[in-house]
Amino acid sequence: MSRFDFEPKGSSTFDQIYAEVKMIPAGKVASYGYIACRLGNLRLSRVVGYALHSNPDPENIPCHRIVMKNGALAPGFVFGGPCEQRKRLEAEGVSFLPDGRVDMEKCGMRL
DNA sequence: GGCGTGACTTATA
DNA sequence: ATATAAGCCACGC
Repeated sequence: MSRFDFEPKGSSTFDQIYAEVKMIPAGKVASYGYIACRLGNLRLSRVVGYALHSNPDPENIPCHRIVMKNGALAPGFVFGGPCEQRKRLEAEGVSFLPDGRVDMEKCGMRL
C-alpha cells in the first residue's frame, strides 16, 4: 500500500516543497520553516531538508536559496560548498551580513 | 510493512 | 542565555 492510493499522483509533500522552492524569486532566500509553514506545518522543516537533500532537479530547485531560520546557509551539503552558495546568492543580489549570514531583514521571506 | 535516521523549528526547564 | 524534548515526513534496510 502506498500513499499514492489516496493522493493524486504527484501531490506528495515533496512536490509541494519543490513547488514552493521554485517559487522563490531571485535575490531572496527562504527558510526551512517558511516552506514548512507553506505546506501546513512548521515542523515539516525536516522534510524540507530531506526534499532538498534528494534534490531531483538542482537546476530548478535552487537549494542555495534555502537557509536556516537564523539566516545561516546550509552547513555544506550544497554543491560546491558554502563558498559557492554565498557567491550565488550575492550574484542574485542577496545582501550578506559580516557574520556570513544572509540579510534576513531584506531578503528573508519571513512571515 | 516496521524501525531508525536526517540539510530543521519551536517550546520548555 | 544554553540545553533538552517533542513533532513532522520520506528514504534505506
